[in-house]
Amino acid sequence: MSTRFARVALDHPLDALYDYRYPDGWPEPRPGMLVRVPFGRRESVGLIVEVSAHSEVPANKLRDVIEVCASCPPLSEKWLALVEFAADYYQRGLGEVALPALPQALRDPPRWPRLLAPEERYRLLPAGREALPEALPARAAALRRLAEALVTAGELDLADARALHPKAAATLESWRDAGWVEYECVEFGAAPRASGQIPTVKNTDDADSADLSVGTNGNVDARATNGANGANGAKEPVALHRLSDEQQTAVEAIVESSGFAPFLLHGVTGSGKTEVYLRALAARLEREPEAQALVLVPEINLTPQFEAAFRTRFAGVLPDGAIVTMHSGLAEGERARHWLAAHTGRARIVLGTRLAVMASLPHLAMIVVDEEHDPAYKQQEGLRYSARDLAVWRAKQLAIPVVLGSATPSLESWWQADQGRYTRLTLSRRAMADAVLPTVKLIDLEEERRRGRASFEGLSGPLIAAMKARLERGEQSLIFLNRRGYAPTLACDACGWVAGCPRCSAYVVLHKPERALRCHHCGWESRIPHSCPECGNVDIAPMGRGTQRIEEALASAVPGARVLRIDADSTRRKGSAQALFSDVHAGEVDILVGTQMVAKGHDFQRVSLVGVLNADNALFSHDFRASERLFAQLMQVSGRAGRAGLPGEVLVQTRYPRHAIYHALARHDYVGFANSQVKERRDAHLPPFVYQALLRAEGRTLEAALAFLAEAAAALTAIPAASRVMAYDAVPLTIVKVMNVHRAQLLIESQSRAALQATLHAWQPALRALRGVLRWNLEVDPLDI
DNA sequence: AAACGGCTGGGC
DNA sequence: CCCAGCCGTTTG
Repeated sequence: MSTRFARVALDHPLDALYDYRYPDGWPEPRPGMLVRVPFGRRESVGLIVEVSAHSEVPANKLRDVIEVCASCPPLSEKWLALVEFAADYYQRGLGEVALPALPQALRDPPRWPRLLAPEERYRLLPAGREALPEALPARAAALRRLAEALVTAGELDLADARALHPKAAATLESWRDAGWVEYECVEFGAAPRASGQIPTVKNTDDADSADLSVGTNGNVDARATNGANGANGAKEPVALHRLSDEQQTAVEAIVESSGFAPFLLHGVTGSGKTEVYLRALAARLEREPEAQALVLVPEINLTPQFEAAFRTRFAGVLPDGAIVTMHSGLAEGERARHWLAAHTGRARIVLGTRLAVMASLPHLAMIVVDEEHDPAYKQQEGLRYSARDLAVWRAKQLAIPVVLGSATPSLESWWQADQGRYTRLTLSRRAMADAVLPTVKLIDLEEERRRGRASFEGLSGPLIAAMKARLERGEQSLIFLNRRGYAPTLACDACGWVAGCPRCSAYVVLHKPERALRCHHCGWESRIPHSCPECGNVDIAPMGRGTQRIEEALASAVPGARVLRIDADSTRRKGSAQALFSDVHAGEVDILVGTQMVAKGHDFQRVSLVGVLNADNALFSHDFRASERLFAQLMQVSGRAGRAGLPGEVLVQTRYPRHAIYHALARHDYVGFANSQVKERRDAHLPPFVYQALLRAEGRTLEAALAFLAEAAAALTAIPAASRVMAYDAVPLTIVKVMNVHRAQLLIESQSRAALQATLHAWQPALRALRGVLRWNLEVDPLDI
């Protein structure tokens, strides 16, 4: 047999494939296989993209593949086409896109033989949780690492344990003898244990009896999962309410679609979009016994809620282990197992955040993107992809339905629906019989002040009164303020000094619990000074208000209320967000204060009042997407009120009560708002009516960054396709300096996506030839400009 | 990206 | 004359 050559993509910013001799007698080489190859003086893991009988590379340069990953089925042609598209569209090397999309275990050759092997793990027992922290000598660092990992995660994979401590196996066995841990060995693909409070309904025997005939025949099917709970009678049966006509229509449209079928499911908050997803998925997954579905949610905090709903609904219908999650919060071992479950077809539903859009799903039959407008779907570093856009691309590639759901669709998707490219499905009413949309009232802060009405720490009289009324009725209030920390600045009255970050061109934020000034851009921290470092004045004062300050103010403004703050600071520790949210659900909280983290998707049953502070900031932003984002955010947070039949009320404090955004909000008029925005965008030649890309440069000085961009702009003139592309002047970013690096950007745009793409492809080599700048990157379809 | 090699210039 | 630091090249 003549030698064959593997053309391999490597995780380097090199837009080239490398040829290697593939040894005879090994498993048949195929595209999609992972290989270990020599690369220069190093070794690297790469992905076979092509197999060929010839190579253009001179024989003396060719080297052999060192090892092939034979235990894991190769990635499919379709998956390779996906990463090729993403690499091409977002202007990156193929390997740079493909390899980071894989779990770490696949990029680690020592772990290859055991990828699909049974998993051995140790689970911490209550006795161990008590005893372990005390029992270890302080100097035994490796032992302590092991114990810490075990206490944090509750369980530990033997392979992971070995990485922490060379004699992990023996140590864990001795802990097992002591009754601190238990051992279990799980076949690959067997049921993962549910974590946290996620209700699992274990019932494989009963699977046949479950009625999953959903969707097309009225509401008789509405009790689908109840039957499945039979053997486990202790579990509460899931009460499936009747679908509304609108929901029914939506489900039917999705279920009966064929081929590539993009849907924009526009449903007001609380209208039961999740129910539509569940029914459509159920119908599809039942019809095709191998079919897989991908469900994307914008942020990690929403996965437990969705996972619970999906597990409950599909209990007994899909086998255990058929639903897996995929997000950055998973431990490495878990991530690999879930990924492999999807890749081998064992997982039928993958539920995850944007990174899950890259999952290998050989039998993918339907995609759902919940809250499709959410900016979190756009990756903001590395490969700056839009998970929503890639989801639509995948659906098109595979000729399957994709459902984009939102109460406030992105203008991009709305416009697609306007043009008839997406099918619009509308849910205009709340699903629960007695739930209506909340009333929205504007509190005019100017008028409050003019009339001399009492307010306290930025909380107006009417808002405080409304919270007190909720407290008396035993209902919950939610205060939304998109600014974390205690106060956004610390300033000196006497000389005008404002505390700034030494490394960034930004003010530092006062954090009271940590007693620190902190830069939200680079993480720099310092103690809070007692006097002004410029003039010595001791009366320096926090200016403005963040969530911490409001939390503090609420304690005295609404006496007796149990106040909980949820923001990036209070949820820093892994799993703590989950714990805080369950406190809210359990009714252990009267007033919830939070940033956008509390605005998204959560189904708070007892919240009947939403207060919005400080929304005005975004009204006069220079970013043309600011009003779209603000409106979506306000609609989302308003939607937290009155979901379970309590009459909901939203109070928005503002200095501009006549602003069009607030009027649209008060009327719950997304459609009117969106249509006027679309018109504005069209008139102003903004997306979605033009396609944009952004070249960002970072330099030691702003001048260096701007000079680079100027040269880059000059290089455009040599590119033919650029005649249909318009380049703006290079400008410094709003926050010019971060971590002592100066940043500037150059926006280019075109009416033609093809012309923009062609320009970018031709531009890259020219950019690489330029120098004198630390770093640069290209972003296609940027959200923040 | 990362490692290597060739060149330059400061220090002894 | 030596070697650190910079830059450009190579990696199959």
